[in-house]
Amino acid sequence: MRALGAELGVQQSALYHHVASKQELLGLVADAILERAPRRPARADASWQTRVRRRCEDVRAAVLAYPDGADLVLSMWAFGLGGGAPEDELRALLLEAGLEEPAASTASRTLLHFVYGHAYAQQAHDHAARLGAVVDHSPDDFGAGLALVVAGIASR
Amino acid sequence: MRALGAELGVQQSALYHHVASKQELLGLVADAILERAPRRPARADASWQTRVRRRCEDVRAAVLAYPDGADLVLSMWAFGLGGGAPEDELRALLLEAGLEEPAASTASRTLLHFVYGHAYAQQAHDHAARLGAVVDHSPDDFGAGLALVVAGIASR
DNA sequence: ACCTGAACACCGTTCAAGT
DNA sequence: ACCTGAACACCGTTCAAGT
Repeated sequence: MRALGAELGVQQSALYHHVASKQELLGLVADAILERAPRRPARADASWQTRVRRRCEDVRAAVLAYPDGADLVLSMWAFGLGGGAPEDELRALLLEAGLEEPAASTASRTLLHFVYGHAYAQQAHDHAARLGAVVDHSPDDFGAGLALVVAGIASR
Repeated sequence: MRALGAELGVQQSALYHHVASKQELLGLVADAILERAPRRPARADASWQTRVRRRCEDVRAAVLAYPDGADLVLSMWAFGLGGGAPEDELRALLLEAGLEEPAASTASRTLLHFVYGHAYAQQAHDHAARLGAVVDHSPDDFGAGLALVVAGIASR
């Protein structure tokens, strides 16, 4: 809060006239990060698998674009303080695809557990590597893991 | 560190003679939590799907048994500072089941992203509900989500 | 309405000094 | 080897007082 106040040219206490707490501020930041997610249009003949996969890829790109983005968005989503949009969008895609409730809700949350979990691990690993300890460059298996979850949804 | 020191009857600075940092201490705690995970024996005729599912359920039970357990284990696992055992065990189960590398590694990590992500969300939700804000009791869809991921692994 | 200045009650970590 | 006592450099949040 002190650093943000300094960047804005005000005292840190001035921030509390615009936001009730640091948590609320971080919730707004999480929403802002997700709003910046690319929204690549789907071709008319694209399968629901492709639509779901692309939405997950775009959400991943959004959180990876900021330091600690996955940590921030994951925690705000879990606490219900922001970042609920991707869950709603994925559920809508799955309902369009013919899934029933509560399967669609479970599937959308399972997808996001994977997307955020994988992005969190990647950013944590990069951070640890920058500190020197670990260096082995793990291959990017996001696409493979995502395909696996999507296949699981399709098989039900 | 101050609270822990007080509980042990020493100054907080004394802890740094046994551990280099709070992070290293938390890594050891994460390992201890996972060691306490139940290890229910599998029947000889159990399918690999059943074995994998049970291991995931046991890991989940272990992290849910402590406040912030999922947060702690997830972050330590991601930073490579502890909690690597479940990944190794799940990979071993999947290799026994006939999966090849790197599919087994991807599958075991995908399972854990789901397990930790779901447990993290549950503990965060419970914590938020205790603070009053949210109250709606979401149904427990852990089993459904886990079945979905396992089905995805089986379909590859 | 919006902000300052100062304080309150905390943190993790370090380090000379003790035994 | 293990610990104390004190300090250092931080935190998020509150609040009387200003304009």
